[in-house]
Amino acid sequence: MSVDCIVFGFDEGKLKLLIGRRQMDPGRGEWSLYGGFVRDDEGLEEAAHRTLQELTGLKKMYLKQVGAFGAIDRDPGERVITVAYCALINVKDYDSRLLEEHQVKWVSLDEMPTLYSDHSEMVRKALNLLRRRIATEPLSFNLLPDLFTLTQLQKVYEAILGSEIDKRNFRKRIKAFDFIEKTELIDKLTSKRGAALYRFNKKAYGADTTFKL
Amino acid sequence: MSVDCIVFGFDEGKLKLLIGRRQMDPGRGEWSLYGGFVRDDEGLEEAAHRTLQELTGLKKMYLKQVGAFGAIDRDPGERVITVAYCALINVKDYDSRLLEEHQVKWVSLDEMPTLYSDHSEMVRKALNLLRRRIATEPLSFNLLPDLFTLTQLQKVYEAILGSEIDKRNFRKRIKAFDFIEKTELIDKLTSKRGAALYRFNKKAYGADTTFKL
DNA sequence: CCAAAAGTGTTCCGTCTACACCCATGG
DNA sequence: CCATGGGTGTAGACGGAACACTTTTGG
Repeated sequence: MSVDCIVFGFDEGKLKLLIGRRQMDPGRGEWSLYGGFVRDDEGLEEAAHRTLQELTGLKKMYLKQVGAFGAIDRDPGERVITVAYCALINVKDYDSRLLEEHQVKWVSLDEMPTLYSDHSEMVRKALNLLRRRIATEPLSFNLLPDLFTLTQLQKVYEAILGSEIDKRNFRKRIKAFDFIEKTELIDKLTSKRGAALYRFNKKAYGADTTFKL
Repeated sequence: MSVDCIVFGFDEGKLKLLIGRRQMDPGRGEWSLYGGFVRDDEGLEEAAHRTLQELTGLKKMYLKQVGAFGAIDRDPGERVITVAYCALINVKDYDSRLLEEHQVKWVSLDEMPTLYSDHSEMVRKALNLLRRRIATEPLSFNLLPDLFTLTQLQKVYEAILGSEIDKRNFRKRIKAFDFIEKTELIDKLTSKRGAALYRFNKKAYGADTTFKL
């Protein structure tokens, strides 16, 4: 019984996935998701959290179960049933030393190599789930820093949905949500003029229930 | 490792769930979902199909994974990780002798008793899944006979979504789908005037991809 | 001074919603 | 003949999509 983690990040305007070279037989050296076995004294989600902490150093992160995978021959060695979890993290929070230590790296989704066993299918499923949910749940903020510009936010949606969005329409919709708050801060890194930084207010969202892209 | 089945049916204008008295310890006698253990020589979905065939006698049915449940103490005895599957069946196909044999019965969702362990949560999750998907996938037909009236179809949507739908608007939308075909047959059981029977054309649907309520 | 990204409203069109009456028939 | 469920069209409201120019400033 194991867990496998589909870790999504967002960087350079693209959706990225964390994959590594498999460190054990069978399949040693193949590209694969990061995973681990479930201990007797922990639940499934707990195991996924522990595994992800091992990998990223982060304690809390957005995590969602993608599903269980249990084909008889999915692992050529012994029978392993695995539960896939999808995590969304902010790439900047990631300790880059850990990348080498764990032999993992970020790849763009459109450059993803074939993965070990059924891992590619897990990624497909996770991406489908993400695409479905992004329109009705405030997931995008997990992929961004606490403070972000509207352009960054829009790029996240575009990367996940795979289509371009009209800037004015997008901003109009965002302004309608009071839980996305404009701050006084200005980001001058990406543009000469400077862009207002926004923040997602979790508490304000809790009260409010409706959300639609 | 086990599978548990959330079996939905539709009868008397209501969404029904198949539950039974648990036949083994711990929890013997409590209301629970029907489940079974996963054998070494079968995949997860295969196990769910086998379990459901045992229960209903049906070989093929709509089946969808709801998720894995693996809290440490979810089973008071030994540790059991289970994968929940949601099945949609036509109540009329069900052999009612099997009801007694397996000690199961249909209950309306609004009269559902508290179920064993985390089974109530599984039902909640399955219902959520169903509500989300019913709008974009042609699931409702699995709950009806091959031939059905538009009123029946509408009742299925109303039962699942929990809200009333305007008859004229509903029928307008249905007519826009060419994979829902009107037949020459008339159902005279439920009304004096008689209602046209319709059929879901799976092949016509395959070609067509879009579906929106 | 110019390149590069930020910011801002209006119009149009299609879609969803609300709504009420006649039809056919079995009992 | 009447009670019961089947079947039909339109108008008005609303929301989503298309669309272009001005602003700021670093280099």
